[in-house]
Amino acid sequence: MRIGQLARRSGVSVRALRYYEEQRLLESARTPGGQRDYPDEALERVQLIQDLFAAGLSSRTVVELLPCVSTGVATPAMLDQLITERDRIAARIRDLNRARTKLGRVIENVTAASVVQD
Amino acid sequence: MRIGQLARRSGVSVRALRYYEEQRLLESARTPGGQRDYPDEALERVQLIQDLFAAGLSSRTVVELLPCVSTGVATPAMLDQLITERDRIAARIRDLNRARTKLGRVIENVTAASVVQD
DNA sequence: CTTGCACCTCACGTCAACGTCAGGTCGTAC
DNA sequence: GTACGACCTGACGTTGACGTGAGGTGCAAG
Repeated sequence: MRIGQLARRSGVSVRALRYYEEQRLLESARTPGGQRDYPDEALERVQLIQDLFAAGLSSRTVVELLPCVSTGVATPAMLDQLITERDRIAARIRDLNRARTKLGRVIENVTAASVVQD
Repeated sequence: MRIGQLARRSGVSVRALRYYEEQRLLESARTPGGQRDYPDEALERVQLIQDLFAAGLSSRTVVELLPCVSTGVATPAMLDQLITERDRIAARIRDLNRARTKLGRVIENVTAASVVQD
């Protein structure tokens, strides 16, 4: 599978895929002509990377954690980092819930005011 | 209240406070000598700004929404934007929950594997 | 009056995850 | 053999929320 097709299937840009390779997040075989050739599993890999990015992990963190995420084997240090990241995400979720609640109240306020105006 | 004290009380940097002013998120009176002088309400304001930033809103969005957040009065367009942002936050929370669950499973996996090794 | 910390205004630097452009190559269909 | 889209490698540009000096001023204390 070539890079354009992987890009379309995964929904990320060609540039992003090359960036992932540069960051050692994703490998590729090469055709004799030098073009990237991905196996089918690359699709899952890319989706996993996207999930971790979406969770706010940096590429440095992802490259450190990807091995144990895909193999299930981790050193104590990696386990620590996994837990740290999970807790960071949980904290972020709490922040977002606070903000959402706050915005929700503002919306109620505003809506109520406009109802009064009707 | 001067900028250093506001910074310490709110937990944001002096630079950030000046940046907020530059972005029209925060006003300040000036002493005859040209130094910023904040009223006590500035503290809540800064915390509100931080909450909205933490929720992933840009300073442009915040500057558009701050008036109705503090006054409770909004145009229909502002209400739309409020709802859009709230929904965006909700979607982000769903993403984060997915990622957290995923990491949680990885942690379980890894932990189980090490238990087996014991 | 001078020490010295807090404050001021530019204005360039940073960092991550790509976007974008230049200039050249691959591969396959005609 | 040529047309042409997909691909290649640099390498510079972008964006947001500040960080970080440089060089100068405000102000309360001794």
